[in-house]
Amino acid sequence: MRLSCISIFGYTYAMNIENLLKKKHIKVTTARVTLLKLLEAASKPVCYEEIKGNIAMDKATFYRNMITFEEAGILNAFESNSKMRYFELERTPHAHFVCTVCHGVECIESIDIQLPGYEIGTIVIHGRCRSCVEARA
Amino acid sequence: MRLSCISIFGYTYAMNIENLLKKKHIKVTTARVTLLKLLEAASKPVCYEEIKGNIAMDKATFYRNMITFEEAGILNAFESNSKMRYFELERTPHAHFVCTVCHGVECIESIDIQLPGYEIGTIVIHGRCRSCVEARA
DNA sequence: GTCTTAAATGCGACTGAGTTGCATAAGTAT
DNA sequence: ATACTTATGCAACTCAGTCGCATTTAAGAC
Repeated sequence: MRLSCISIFGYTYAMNIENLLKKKHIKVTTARVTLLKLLEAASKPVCYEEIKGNIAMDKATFYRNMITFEEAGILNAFESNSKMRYFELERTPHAHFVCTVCHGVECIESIDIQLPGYEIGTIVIHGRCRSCVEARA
Repeated sequence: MRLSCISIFGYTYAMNIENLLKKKHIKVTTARVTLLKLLEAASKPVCYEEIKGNIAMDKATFYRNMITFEEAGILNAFESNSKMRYFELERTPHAHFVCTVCHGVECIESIDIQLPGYEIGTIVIHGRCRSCVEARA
C-alpha cells in the first residue's frame, strides 16, 4: 500500500499514513488509510453522518477505528449537544465551538484555559456562531 | 400549593417556586415544583439517572419539564461525553468540568472566555478532575 | 364549590447514534 | 504458500431520550 506523503502533527514530510500506523503498531488496512486521508483533508472535526457518503465501510468499522485511533493518540473526539461524536486528528490543543443554530463546528485557537490541578482534555463551547449571530438566526 | 421561600437567580427572598412558575406563565404542578426544589437543592448539574431515585414521575415528564424550564430560561442544559444531558438552574454564567475518569461534574467559576462576534451558551471542559489526577486514576 | 377547558402526566412504543457478536475476509509472520 | 491473528460486514442489540395517546390535573368561569 503506497500513499502520497502527508503531514500529521509531528510526523512531517517523509512520513505517510502507512508509516504512521506502523509506528503505532496498528495494522494497515484500506479502511484505516481511507479514514485518515479524509480526516487529514478535513479542516475541522467530522462526525459519521458527514463522512458516510464518502466511505464504503460499515459504520461499525468506522466507529471501531475511531476508537483505535483515539487510543493510539492519533485523534481526539468530543460530543456535541446533539448526541453526535466528532473526530479530529490530534494537533496543538484548541477548543471547539458548536453552533446551536446551524450545528456547524469550528476550531477556536484563540482561547487559553488554565485549571490548576486539572488535566484538560477537550473544551467544547456551545452557542450561536458568528454567521448565525449576524443573520439574527 | 404553598412552599418555603427560595432564591433563584434574581427571584430572591420573597419569591417561591410557585410564583416563579406563575411569573413565567407555566402551570404549577406537583412534578414541576418537585423538580425545581431538587434542582435548587443540588449544588451542581444533575442528570435523570442521578435524580430518578428521588422522584416518582415518569421520565417523559422529567424530560418534558426540563425542556419547558429551558425554554423559559429557568435552567441550562448541556451534554456530557457519555450522551447524558445535565440540567442546572440558570445563574451567573460559568463553565462545567466533566471528569472522564469518575464522571463527576463540577462548576468552574474561575474562567472567563470572550469570543467576539459569537454568543456563548455553555462551556464544557472534559478531562481528569483534581481528585482523579491526584489519585493518578 | 362545581363546571369547563386546556394543558400535564403516565404508559408504552418508538428513535437513532453508537455498540456488540459472530462468521468471513484480509493482513502479517513463518 | 500456509498458518495465525486481527479487521471487516452484517444484523441484532443498547439505551438515553422522545412521541402518541388516553387519562388526570390545574386554572379560570360561573
